[in-house]
Amino acid sequence: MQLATWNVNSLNVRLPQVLDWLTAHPVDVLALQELKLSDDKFPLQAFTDIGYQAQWFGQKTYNGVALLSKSPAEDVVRNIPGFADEQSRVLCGTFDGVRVIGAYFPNGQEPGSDKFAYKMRWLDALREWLRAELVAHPQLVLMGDYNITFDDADVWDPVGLRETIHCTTEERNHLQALIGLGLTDSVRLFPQPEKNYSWWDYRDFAFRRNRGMRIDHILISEALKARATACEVDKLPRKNERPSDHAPVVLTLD
DNA sequence: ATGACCGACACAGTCGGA
Repeated sequence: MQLATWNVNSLNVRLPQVLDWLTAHPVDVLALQELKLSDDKFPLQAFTDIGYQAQWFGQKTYNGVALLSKSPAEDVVRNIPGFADEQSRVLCGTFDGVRVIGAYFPNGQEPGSDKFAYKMRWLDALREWLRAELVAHPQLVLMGDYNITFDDADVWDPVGLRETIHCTTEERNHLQALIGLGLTDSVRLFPQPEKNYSWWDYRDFAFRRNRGMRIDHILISEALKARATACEVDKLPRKNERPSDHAPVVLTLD
């Protein structure tokens, strides 16, 4: 079984690339973030044409998430139960017995801002929901654009970006609290290239210079950790014309 | 230091992204 996550930065623009990628990498579940389209604009037919089913939770202009899958989704949940949210950020379903949560974590913009405070509240709510979800579903994966780096190894310029957004101690403590629930960063289970990032700024030739951050993650429960055989970032789509600024991350399970 | 680049919305310039 293979699972993947990809922030596509507009599904309108990136649909051909998503279709190409899925054809070349027929994963069982692909979580998408930043659809930037309303539900009535979701291109369902394009995915059914290549053998995929879909769940989607869109929003005009901003946010929006989807789960594309070979098998049908069961027990679908939209956003974090009990956390009132105008923004479409979380989509959850069970696929072949695996509880899959696709999430687009808030950006936070700048420490001290209202958006940062929302990010912290959102992270609190996510953690408390996950705590219960893990009891009900031992085989669980949380994947998406976390907008948080684990540590300086995830940052191209840790000195220059010290305590800036995605790199603050407060955000990293929240990420460690998810680890504290019994989740594991699947990328770091396996040997990786040096400076292994998942996002690069569009500006200043950042991809060519590998000036990036690893902010897209796949966290897995103990039961899934026992099944994990590989996890890697696929940088190839970032080399396309009109690429997303994020690259897909792919997890392989036995 | 600032802006760079991109997408949406709208059709200019602003906002949000990260």
